[in-house]
Amino acid sequence: MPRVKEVERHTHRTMQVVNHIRSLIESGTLQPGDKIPPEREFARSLKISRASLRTGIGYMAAMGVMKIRHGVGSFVADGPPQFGTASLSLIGALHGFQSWQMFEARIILESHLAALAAERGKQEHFSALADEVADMFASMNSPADYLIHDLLFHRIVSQASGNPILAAIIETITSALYDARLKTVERSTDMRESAEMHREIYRAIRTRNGKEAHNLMEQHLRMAQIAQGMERPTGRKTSSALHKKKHARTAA
Amino acid sequence: MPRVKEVERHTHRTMQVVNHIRSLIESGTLQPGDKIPPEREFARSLKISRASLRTGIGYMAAMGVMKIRHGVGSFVADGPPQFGTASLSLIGALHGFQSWQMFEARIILESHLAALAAERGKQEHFSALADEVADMFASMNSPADYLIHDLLFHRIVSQASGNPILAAIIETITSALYDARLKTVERSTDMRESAEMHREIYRAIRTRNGKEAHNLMEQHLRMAQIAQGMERPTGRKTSSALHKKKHARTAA
DNA sequence: CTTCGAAGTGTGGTCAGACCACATGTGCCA
DNA sequence: TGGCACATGTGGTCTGACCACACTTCGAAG
Repeated sequence: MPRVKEVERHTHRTMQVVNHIRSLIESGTLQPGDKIPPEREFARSLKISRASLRTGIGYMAAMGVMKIRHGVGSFVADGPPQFGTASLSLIGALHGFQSWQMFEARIILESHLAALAAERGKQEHFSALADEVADMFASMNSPADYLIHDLLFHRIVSQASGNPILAAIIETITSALYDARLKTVERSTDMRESAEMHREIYRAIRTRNGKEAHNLMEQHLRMAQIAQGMERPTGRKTSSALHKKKHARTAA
Repeated sequence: MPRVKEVERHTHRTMQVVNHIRSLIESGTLQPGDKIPPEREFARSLKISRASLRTGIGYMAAMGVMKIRHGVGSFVADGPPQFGTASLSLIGALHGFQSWQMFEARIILESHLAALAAERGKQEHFSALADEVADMFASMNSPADYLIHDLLFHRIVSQASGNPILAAIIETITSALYDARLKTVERSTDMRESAEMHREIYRAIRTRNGKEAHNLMEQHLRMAQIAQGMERPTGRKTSSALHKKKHARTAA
C-alpha cells in the first residue's frame, strides 16, 4: 500500500513554516512588532509538530526577521532592518575578516549614504539630524551618552538615504563594531571636534550638497578609524597590533 | 535536594552549540568544507540532547556558516562567503525592499570594489579576469554560459578587492538578483557590447587605474540596471511597472 | 565477467509527549 | 497600601522512536 501524501509538499517543514510566515508578512497580516500565536497552538494549526515549527521560527530568528522572548512569545522583528546580529561575527570567524576591513566597508558605504541623504533627505530627517547634533554637544561630558547620539545620527543618515538595503548593511556592520567603540570613546579627548564634524556633515546634507557630504563623512570616518587603531596595515612592519593577539575576534 | 548545576552555563543551548563550533573554527580544528560529527554522536559528546544540537546547527546553517545535506552530514560552508541565502529575501519582504534599491546598492559597492581591485589586485586575479573575458566572448551564443562567466568575472573582482566583507555583501545581493537576470539575459541582444565593457574594466584594473575602473564598472552596471528595468522610479508617473504587481517579491 | 537492482547502513528530518525555566498577572496577607 | 507567593501562559529542553534520503555492498541475471 503506497503512502498517502495527497497534494502535500514534501519540502522541508522548515521552509514550509518560513514560507507561511513570509506570506503572512507580505500580505500584511503580520506587521513588524506583531506577536505570532503560541507555538503549541500555531503548530496545531499548521498541522506540523511543535519541534518543526520551532526549527522554522529559529531559522527566521537567526536572520533577524523574528525575535523570540522566552516566557513571552515570538514576535516579528521591528526597529531598523539588519541581518542576523551574529552573522557578521560568525561569517567573519569563518573567513577571517579583519576589523580594518569592516571599517573600510563602513567608510565606503556610509560616505555614499551621506551623499544620497543629501539628495533625497526630507525635512523630517534634517530636523532629526539637527536634534542629534545638538544632543551631542550637550552630552559632551558623558561618553556613553555621546555614543548613543552618534549612533542615532548615523542611523538617521541611513534612513534619509532612501535605500533600506544599504542602511541594513550599515546597521549590521555598526553593531559588530559597537563593542570596540565603547572602549575607545572612553579615552577619546576629541569629542568636541567630532561633534563639530557631525555638524558640518549635517549642514552639507541639509543644503543638499551631496559631494560635500560624501567627503566630510569619509573624512570623519577615517579619523575615527585611526582613533580606534583600525587602519589597514601597511605591507611593511607590524603597524597596528590590534589584530594579532586575542584570536582576532571579528568584532574586536 | 536542590538540583546540581555545577559550573554549567545557563546560557541557551543553542548559543552553547554555536560558540562551541565557533571556537572549533577559530582554532582551526574545523575548516571550510569539513564535516562535523554525526548529530547523535556529537550531541552525546557535548552532553546535550540531539534536538538542542540541531537547533544550534540550524542556526548556523541559516546564516550560511554551515551546510546541511540530508542523509549525508553537516559541513562547514565553503565557497565564497555570503550571508544567509534567504536573508536578503526575507528581510526584504519584511521591510519592503525594492529591486532598484538592491541594484543601487550593487552599483555603489561594486564600483568601489573595482577601484580597490585596481589598487590591490594581484597578478593571479588579472589572469583570472582575462580568462573570464575571453570565455565571455567565446560563449556569445549561449546566454546561460555567458551569465556564468559574467558572474565569475564580478566575483573575481570582489576577491581582488581584498575586502572579503564587501565581497560577501555583493555575493549576497547578486544571488538575490540572480533569478531576474536569467530572464533578461535571454532576450539581451547586446552581449557583445557587454563583453567589450568587461574587457575595458579588466584593462583598467590591470593597469591599476582605479578611477577608470570605478567609472567603467558604474557605467556598466547602470546599463545593466536599465536593461532589466530596475531603474529608480522617478517621482512622476508610474515609470516602471515591475515593482507593482506580483506581490513585489524582493528578488523579483 | 559485467551489469544492475535490492538490501543494508549511516545520517539528517519529523514526530509525540513530558517536563523545565522564565515572565507576568492575580490575589492573599501583613 | 505594599509585597510576596502562587497560578498561568509561553518558550526551552529532553527522550526515544520512527521516517526519508544518500551511499555502499553484494548477489543474481545477463
